[in-house]
Formats: sequence, C-alpha cells, structure tokens
Amino acid sequence: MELDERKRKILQAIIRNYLETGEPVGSRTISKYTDLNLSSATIRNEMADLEELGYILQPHTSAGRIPSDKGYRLYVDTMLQEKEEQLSQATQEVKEMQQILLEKEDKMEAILKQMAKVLAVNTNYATLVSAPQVKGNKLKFIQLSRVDVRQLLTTIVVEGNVIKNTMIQVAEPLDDETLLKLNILLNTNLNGLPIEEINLAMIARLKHQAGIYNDIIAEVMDAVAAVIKEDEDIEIYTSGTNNIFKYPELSDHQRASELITTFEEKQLLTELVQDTLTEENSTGIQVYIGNETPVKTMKDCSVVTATYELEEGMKGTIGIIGPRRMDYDKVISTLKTLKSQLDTLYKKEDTQ
Amino acid sequence: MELDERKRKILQAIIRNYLETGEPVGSRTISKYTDLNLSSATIRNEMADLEELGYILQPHTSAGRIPSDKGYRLYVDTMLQEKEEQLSQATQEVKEMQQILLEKEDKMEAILKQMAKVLAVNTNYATLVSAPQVKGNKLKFIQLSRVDVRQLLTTIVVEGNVIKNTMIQVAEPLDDETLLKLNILLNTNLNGLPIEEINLAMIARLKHQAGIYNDIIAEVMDAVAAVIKEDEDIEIYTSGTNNIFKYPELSDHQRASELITTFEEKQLLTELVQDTLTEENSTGIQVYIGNETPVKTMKDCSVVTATYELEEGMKGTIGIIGPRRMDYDKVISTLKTLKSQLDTLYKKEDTQ
DNA sequence: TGTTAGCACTCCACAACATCGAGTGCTAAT
DNA sequence: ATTAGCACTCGATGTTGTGGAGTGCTAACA
Repeated sequence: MELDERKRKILQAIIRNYLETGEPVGSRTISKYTDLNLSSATIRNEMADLEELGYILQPHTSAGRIPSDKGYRLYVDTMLQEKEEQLSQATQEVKEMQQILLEKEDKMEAILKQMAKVLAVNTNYATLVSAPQVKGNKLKFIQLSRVDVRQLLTTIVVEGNVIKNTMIQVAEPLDDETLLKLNILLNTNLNGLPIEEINLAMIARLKHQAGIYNDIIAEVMDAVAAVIKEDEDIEIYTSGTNNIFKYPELSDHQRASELITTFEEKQLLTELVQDTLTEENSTGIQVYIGNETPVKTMKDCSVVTATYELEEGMKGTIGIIGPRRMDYDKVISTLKTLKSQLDTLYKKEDTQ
Repeated sequence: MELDERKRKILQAIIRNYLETGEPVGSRTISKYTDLNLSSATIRNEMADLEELGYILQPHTSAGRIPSDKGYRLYVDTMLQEKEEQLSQATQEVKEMQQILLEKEDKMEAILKQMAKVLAVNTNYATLVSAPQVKGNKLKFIQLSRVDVRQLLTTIVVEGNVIKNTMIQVAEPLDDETLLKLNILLNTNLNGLPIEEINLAMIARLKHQAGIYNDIIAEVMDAVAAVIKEDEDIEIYTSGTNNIFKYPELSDHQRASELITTFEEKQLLTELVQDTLTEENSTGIQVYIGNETPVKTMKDCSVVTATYELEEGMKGTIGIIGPRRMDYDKVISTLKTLKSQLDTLYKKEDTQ
C-alpha cells in the first residue's frame, strides 16, 4: 500500500485537528474539515489504511484516531506550513527576547532565566535554556589580590567574559612584591591557554618556577581547576513547568510528579542538552517526539530544541517541552527566529 | 465550656491520629487509641464539645473529625512532645548537613541548594532555603583590573566574602598609573563603608575627586550600586516540590499547579522569608498553619521556618512546606538542631 | 452526675447497571 | 471508486442501591 497524496492530506487534517482539540478525531469531522469533498465513509476506508501503515492509531475500538509517533514524525518532517503570518506571530516573543538581550548588562544568568520565562509564558509550554559552555575557551585574565591579611582573592576571567572567584586563606602574610611576582608568573604562564590544557603537568612546572611560593601556587591552581570542573556540569534554567497542568494527558499524578522532578533535578536534563549539542543537524533545530527523547520521563512529551552559538565554541541550548500534540509550527518557527537572533548577536556586537 | 485536661488529651489523640492517617478520625478509634478507657459514646460527647469550641471540625455529617487550624495551633503551641528518640532521629539529617558545611569550599550557592535537597529528601516535604542577606555589611575590597585594552573588571568583596564582578567597557585605554590611582581612590574612599551608605552623595564626591576619570568612576559606582541592589532581592533555593504529590490533599490539579508555580517563581516566596526574618521570636522557629502563612497559595499548607545567623547581620531562612497534617514534632526538632548548628558555625570557624 | 449501651439516622464511597452517542467496519448500491 | 446505510462497539456519563463508618440522642446504669 502506498501513501498517496490523498492519504497525506487526510493524515495532515487529522493531525491538525488533534493538535487543536486533543480529542481523537473521527471520519465525519475530517469529511467536513477538509476541502477534499469526500464522505465520511471514504475517509473511514482511508483511515483504516493509514492505521495499517502505522501513522495513526485508535485509543479504543469506537473512538476516533490520534496520530502515532510515526505520524507526528512525518508531519514534522514534511508537512509543516511556514505561513508568513505564522512567522510574524512567532517574532512576537523574539522581540521580547531582543529587548532582554539589549539590556543585557553582564548578568548572563539573569538573562537566561528571563529568556526561559518569556518563552514559557508565550508558548504555554515548559522551557529550558542551557548556559553557553565555555568548552575550548581560553583563559583571558588571572589575578591574585589581597583582601585581608590572610585572605587572597583569585579572579579568573575566561574568554566570553565568564568570571570566577575563589577565596584563598593563606597561612602567612605575603608582601606586595611577592604578590606582584606571583601575578606576573601566573599571567605569563597561563594567559591565552585553553582552560582544558591547564593540567597537572602545567601545575608541576609552575610549582617549580614558583620556588618558595609553592603552597600558594598550588591553591591557585586548585581554583583554576575548580573553574574548569565547574563548567563541566552544564547550567540549565527552566521555566513554565506548571504549564504541564494545561494538558490533561500530562497531568495525572504519576506523570506530573515525574516531570516536575525532572525539571527540578536539572541534571536529569543534561542528557537532553548533550544530545542536542552533539547531534546537531543543518538547521540547528531538533524535534524529539515521544519516545525519541533521551530522557525517559518525557516519553509522553515532545521536545523541540535549538542550538545557539554566541561566539566560536560557546554553544547553548534552548528547549521547549510540551505534549505530543504540540504546536510544532509555532514552536519551530519561534525557535528558528530566536536562534538566528542569538547566532548573529555576537557578530553584531563585534562590529558595532 | 472549659477545655479541661481530658478534652486536651482527646484533642491530642485526634490530631496525632490524623497526622498519621490523613483520614478523619472517629470516636471509636479514639476510644481504643488512648489509655483513657472511655467508651466511644463518651468520646462522642467530648468531640461535640471540642467542635463547638472550634478545635476540630467535621468534613460532613457522618464523617469523623479533623483538626481545625485552631486545633493545630494549640497542638503546636502546647502539645509537642520532644522525645529523646525523636531528637536523635532528627539529627540524622543534621549530620548530613554538617558534612556538607564542612566540605564547604566557598560555593555558598551550591551548599544552600544541597541543604535544601537533603532536607527535602529526609522529610518528604518541600523545602526552601534563603541565602544569608548581606544587609548592613561593609565593603571590604574593591578593585579595578584591566582585562583587555578596552575592558575593565570590577571586583567587589563585601564582608562575609560575597564577591561580585562586573565588566566595564571603556571608550579609551587607561594606562597603568591611572588605574593604580583609581584603585587607591576607590579603596580609600569606600573601604569599610556599609554598602547601603554608598549613595548618590558619595558618588558625587568621588566624581569630583576623580577629575578627568569621571566616566569610569561613574561606571564603577554603577557596578557598586548593582551589587547593593542585587542583594535586595533575596536568593531562594527550593527543593522537593514534587513531594506535594505525596499528599492527596495538596495534589489536585488546581492546588498542585498553584504550588508548583509558587515554588518556581521564587519571588513569590520572598514575602514568606521576609515575614520570618522580621517576626523573629525567641526560639527562631516559626510555624504557620494553613491560612496563617503570608503566601495565599499556601493556604492549605503548613510552613515551618527557622532563621539562622551565620555572622552578625547575615541572616537567612530555612523553611519546610507540607500539608497541614505535617509531622510538626520531627520538623521542628530537625530545624531547631540545624539552626543551632548554623548559628554556631561562624564562631567555631573563627576560633579554630 | 458522669458514663455507657443501644439505636435510628446520615452521608459518602463504591459498585452495578442502564443509557447515550460518537465512531467504526462492512455491505450493497450507485 | 465512492457512498449511504446499518449493526455494532465501547467509553463517558448518569442513576440507583447497598454497606459501612460515624454521628447524635435517649435511656439505663453506677
């Protein structure tokens, strides 16, 4: 059996209708909904075929049909309609984002949180934003300052202006000259190095050069190591988790509790983010339908993600999590627009 | 009508039983549960009295009784049993906390998150931890560093070792000498000042002294202002929100959705934290029962909070949010122990 | 006078049952 | 190939009835 044009149209109609209502859709509905001018009986025959082909399924014998994962997949891959109006509608949220990014000060964290929130409010789905990873970035600046007689402050700036601080308690006071020497030593040796390359061998060499300042160097290196390590567990911000209650198919106790937990324990989401970052395709947009998602607790959800790249190597993820019957059109076009805005942001800034 | 000893005992028995089961408790149950050796009929009479006095109520005519807010209040105020075993049991979690605090490095944020989590896992309630506020604290260290030709890094350390950074873009490069001068100017003028006192008048004076470096001073002051402002909105960490699903009385759609939203939009919790911090009583522990809580969405919950003080003026809050029928005994003793641990932490550290 | 046994009554929870209607598959006619 | 018609299925919804837990009240008792 073939999936001819008419079957495709009917499938499309079924999915569209189901996305709107969330109810199984029957043959009579389709018979009127489409401009195919076919009777419900004909539709019924076609539907039986579509079911056999695996694109739709029946919750029970005398109910209408709902799309299967395979059906959604086909829809997402080949049937999305990029209407103009849709696009302009999508930019609604994107405009708000731009506003946020313009006022961006330097509080990356606050911006990302805000982004997640605006997206959630506008889409009525749960959202997720991962902070850009500094993977492969270079150390730009390192400094020791004396804050107190026995307290030193390590300040480390990585490319992309990620700033980290650590306090170090020293056993015996350092004089200004020593401090200056240490700073020069650190900067000449470490500046410009990708943070991943600052490893044990490097530390050993520095310790050697440091001579009597062994202990302090060791502590500073620990701080640097902490920075590197810290960036390994990705920061993820979520918003709109309560939106799941808007979709009955997700909000029974069992599922709701699992999902809420997943959103709270953000490390459960890293798998998703990682997957997105690695499996990047040409558009930078990925759609996970139902069981396709890497996170098992989301098997009844669909997830649409976009990978953005602020600067060379600074990649992050934006994700939207909702029910299978998600408004893919809107979500995808929103993410596409947002992604392109973010992608060009750095360049713009650079040339301004 | 008086609340005599027997009535108290019956009330206590009703509450205890209800805390365990969550079901309305009937006269027959109490008749056997207590060692009063009274028949169910007698209990019934007493229960009618207790209801008239407002300590208990009936969900419907032929159901048992459940405690009213007034009943819970009396229980919490006068009937808590601080068994020894209870206390030692409570310290279970506290020990984990101590562990966490010992490994504390300097990542306040991580510690607080972890604290919230451990508490949530152990108690089966939702938890909240607010970061200590720096209110009234003094500026300890301020420094400008050149990171790049046109980028300056402002590092500000406040007492209690809260560190803030801001990047400043400057129009034209500064030479080393100027930078040094600026640093001296900033430190001599600002060090030791309570951050609240760094206001417009101060800025004006500095601008005057700064002469041609007007612009940079202005920017630095903005950064300082940002630090102050930032500490106004309290940081709150929550955990175990999914625990609400363990209590049927909280987990219908309506309530669950509201609660989840409240926990996600943490600013909705600031009111609670503020209230706790201001209305501090002798024990430092506060119990809000049902409608007593400042947050309306929690009218079906009870909240127990503790105020801890790391250093002079650095106060924070720990809270446990659960159903009205919360295990007050356990929660309160856990929080008491934890609070005292935190309160003494700073002193210990200082003298070690 | 306080306590208790007994009893009629109330009301919810739960199960059994009936009903309705949307939707189907199939057949036969067009 | 399409469609009208029909018997059938099955969940959703509503009705009814029964059981049991619990009450309040009364009368008897210590």
